[in-house]
Amino acid sequence: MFTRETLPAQGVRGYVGRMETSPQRRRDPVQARSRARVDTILDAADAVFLELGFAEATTNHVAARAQTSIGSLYRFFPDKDALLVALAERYGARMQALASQLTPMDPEGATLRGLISDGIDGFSAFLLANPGFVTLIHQARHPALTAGRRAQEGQMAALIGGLSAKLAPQLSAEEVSVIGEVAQTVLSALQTLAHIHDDARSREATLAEAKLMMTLYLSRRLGVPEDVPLASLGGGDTGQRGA
Amino acid sequence: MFTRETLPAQGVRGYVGRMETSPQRRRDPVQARSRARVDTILDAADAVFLELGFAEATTNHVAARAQTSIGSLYRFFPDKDALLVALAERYGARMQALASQLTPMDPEGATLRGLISDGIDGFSAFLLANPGFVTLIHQARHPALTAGRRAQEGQMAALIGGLSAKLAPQLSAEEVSVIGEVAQTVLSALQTLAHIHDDARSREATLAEAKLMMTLYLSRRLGVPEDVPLASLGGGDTGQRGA
DNA sequence: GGTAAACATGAGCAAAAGCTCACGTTATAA
DNA sequence: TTATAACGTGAGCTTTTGCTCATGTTTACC
Repeated sequence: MFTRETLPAQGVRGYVGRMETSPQRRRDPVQARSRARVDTILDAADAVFLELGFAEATTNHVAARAQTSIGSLYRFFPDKDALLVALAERYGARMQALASQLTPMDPEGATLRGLISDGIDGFSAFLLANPGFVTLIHQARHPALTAGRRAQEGQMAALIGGLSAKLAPQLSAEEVSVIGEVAQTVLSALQTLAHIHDDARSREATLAEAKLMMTLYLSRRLGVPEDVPLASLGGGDTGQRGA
Repeated sequence: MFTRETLPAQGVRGYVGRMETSPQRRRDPVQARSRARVDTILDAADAVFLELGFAEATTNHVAARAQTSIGSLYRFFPDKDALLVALAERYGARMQALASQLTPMDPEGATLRGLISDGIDGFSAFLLANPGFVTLIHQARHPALTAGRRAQEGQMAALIGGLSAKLAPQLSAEEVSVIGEVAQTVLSALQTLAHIHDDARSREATLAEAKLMMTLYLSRRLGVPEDVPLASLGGGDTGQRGA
């Protein structure tokens, strides 16, 4: 006979109802085998949530799609919500990578319009490659996500807020915050709208409107002309030349 | 003994699984008593969906909140989705009333900025009085709603599209459609954002940004100045003077 | 007032979904 | 080689939830 595995300290008690506590992994994978399995499960969850929506999807669906047993799923994810949280974390990392990738080489040579256009195109390409992310955005209000959301979706707002603060130092912190929130909301909504359409033509048409709207708004709100290289403006420093 | 009620023609068969067909009322109420009950149930559904979200809410929750029996609920609503559909219809009617109320007395005397400001304020007041509507908007992608959605949420898009076509007759039908869709999406998203905040101050701050953004966008896109009375423009006819 | 419909009730059924656990397999380390 | 821990499995248990239906009450109409 073999020894029974000692359960992790964090109170996995008998079955007394839904677990309402920490939606974390029940047990972190340590071998390469299981690490790959966790990734496979997340991929499956992503696909299933996209197809059925989070509410309709079941853990058994996900396990089946991942070609693994339901027991393996529950070994690493305490409940269905944990799948959502883990997915959000994974997308958060990808978003971070996208953000740094979209930071232009020569920010001072770029115009406001150019920055916005590149940003929207970049995010659109990201959505095209990660269709499940739209589903995740749609679930942003899920209670399990409220904690991690700041680090994920608010990232875009922070990026825009940072840009705003640099280009328009006269704005108060509160104004900057509102502008970032508003811009992030509009971008998210219009990207979602754009990617509802399957054909590239109407998607591009919607994205063009998004670019126009954001350019007009930020130009006015930050007091920055649309088509003038940011370097030639007297305002603030737009690049991080130092450390 | 009393005669068993003859079941309505539309196939209410034995219990062979979930009903996947028409999410309509199983039986329309004919007496005042039951008509009031249907309203009470809808009010309860509205409140419960707002509190728990549609996915988490159960029909038993709704019945309990309405202080009625689960049987009565199912007498008038074939399934949970039907509650959502009925709610959407009820809000659709209210939205229609709002739309006609927001149609200004003197459209030609108004400026573009004024029209937008009044529209946003009016819709904001509507959301304040109907907090459940936000939840409904969030469920807009629910399969059961796709049919009725056009008549409900698209109403705003149609309104804006109509305005666009009048003020800028040079635009193609497709352009008008995109503009309406985009404007409606942005307005909906920003109103939702505004009403997440409980305090009136930050709500107003967000709405001010929404007004600015919409004014800039529509002004540029339609080629109409922001602060000039629409009557003084050479363009199209802005009022329906005739029948 | 009598009768037939409409209306109302709630215990409880059937299915679905979340999740467990006893058992079996693979990797690791001594 | 062998002991131990990590990993993997899936039948099936428990709970939830959508929904029914046998029974009882109110309203409408003659």
